[in-house]
Amino acid sequence: MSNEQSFFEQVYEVVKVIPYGRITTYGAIARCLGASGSSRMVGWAMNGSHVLSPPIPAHRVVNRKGVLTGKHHFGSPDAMQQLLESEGIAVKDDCVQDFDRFFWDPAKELHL
DNA sequence: ACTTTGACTATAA
DNA sequence: GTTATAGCCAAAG
Repeated sequence: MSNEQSFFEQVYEVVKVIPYGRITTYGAIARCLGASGSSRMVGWAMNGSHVLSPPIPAHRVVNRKGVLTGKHHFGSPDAMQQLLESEGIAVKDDCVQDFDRFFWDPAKELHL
């Protein structure tokens, strides 16, 4: 079996394991994959997340400031915020409130 | 094989 | 406090 998953697939795996009501950052995911600094690649990987089956909870991934930077990539610009609020995460002005409280670090929770 | 990009992050002005 | 720029790296064109 080939475990040669591309960087994108590795990102998908991490995002898929994000627990309900939790969020993480692009840098944290990249860092968890040993590619700290490739935070942009994480976001770009999400660019193809909508073609996955099933799609990954990209709405749980925000930038380092807790800002919904990629909300425009969803079906609707408010879809991301609606999803986060639906999970109990307060979002105000495209920014996650208590971001540090909902932050989920894959490098710590994940046993890689 | 080269250029451009991109849902980031950090620092400088 | 806000805006600009640089550094970063892998995939798509």
